[in-house]
Amino acid sequence: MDLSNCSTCLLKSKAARYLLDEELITQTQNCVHGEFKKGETIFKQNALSSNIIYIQTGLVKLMIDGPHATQILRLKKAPCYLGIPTTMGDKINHYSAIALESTQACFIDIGVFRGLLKTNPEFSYQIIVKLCKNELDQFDRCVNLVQKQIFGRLATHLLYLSNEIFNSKEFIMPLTRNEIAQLTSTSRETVSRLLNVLSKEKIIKINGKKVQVLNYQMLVKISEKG
DNA sequence: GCATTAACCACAG
DNA sequence: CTGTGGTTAATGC
Repeated sequence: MDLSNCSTCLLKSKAARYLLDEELITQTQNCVHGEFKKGETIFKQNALSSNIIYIQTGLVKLMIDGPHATQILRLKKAPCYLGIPTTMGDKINHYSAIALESTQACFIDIGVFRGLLKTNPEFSYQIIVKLCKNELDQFDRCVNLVQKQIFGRLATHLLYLSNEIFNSKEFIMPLTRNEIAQLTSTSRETVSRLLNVLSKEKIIKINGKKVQVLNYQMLVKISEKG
């Protein structure tokens, strides 16, 4: 499959399915396809950005270097757009994007993307809906981080990985302990300890990178009670 | 006071 | 990169 031709790409975004043939051709002509290995940076905080990035396959972390520590803002799973807020909202990126696994991405020229938003209402509408959903997610994440204690925060994120990212009670943890800490806003040591506690309580099972949710109800309870 | 929570440090696999 | 133990500070009965 040719991933650099928008017209024939089978991994088109929901929004892009509303694009007309000639619009897809224009997009293809102003789009660069690239592949990123685990750990490679897709775009960087504080750098000038002139592209919207569409992720076809893979998993990405968005992170921001804060005044006190590095925060993982959220994970993003393909298919999705990256960098619409940071490219449209400012000249300079407010956060970085780094691949957590092998990732295929398309860099769409911002001028072309703007043009599509203006000429194709259905495309724009789909993009807005997506942006709104993202904002709601971020609000939820914000409250989760600010108001819950660490067990609650950790449980919520384990459920997020299980439900939203992998759709399975069993998955390979794509993050290091330190990255889990950056995601849940705590220390690496605390993550280690808490995962051990959850494991001893038979709520989850950990085998190296493999995580298995054993007592889903309990995990939900912990996540809710905080 | 005393208990709990969680960060920080150091050190060892 | 991880796990553990000791220490310490903040907060809440």
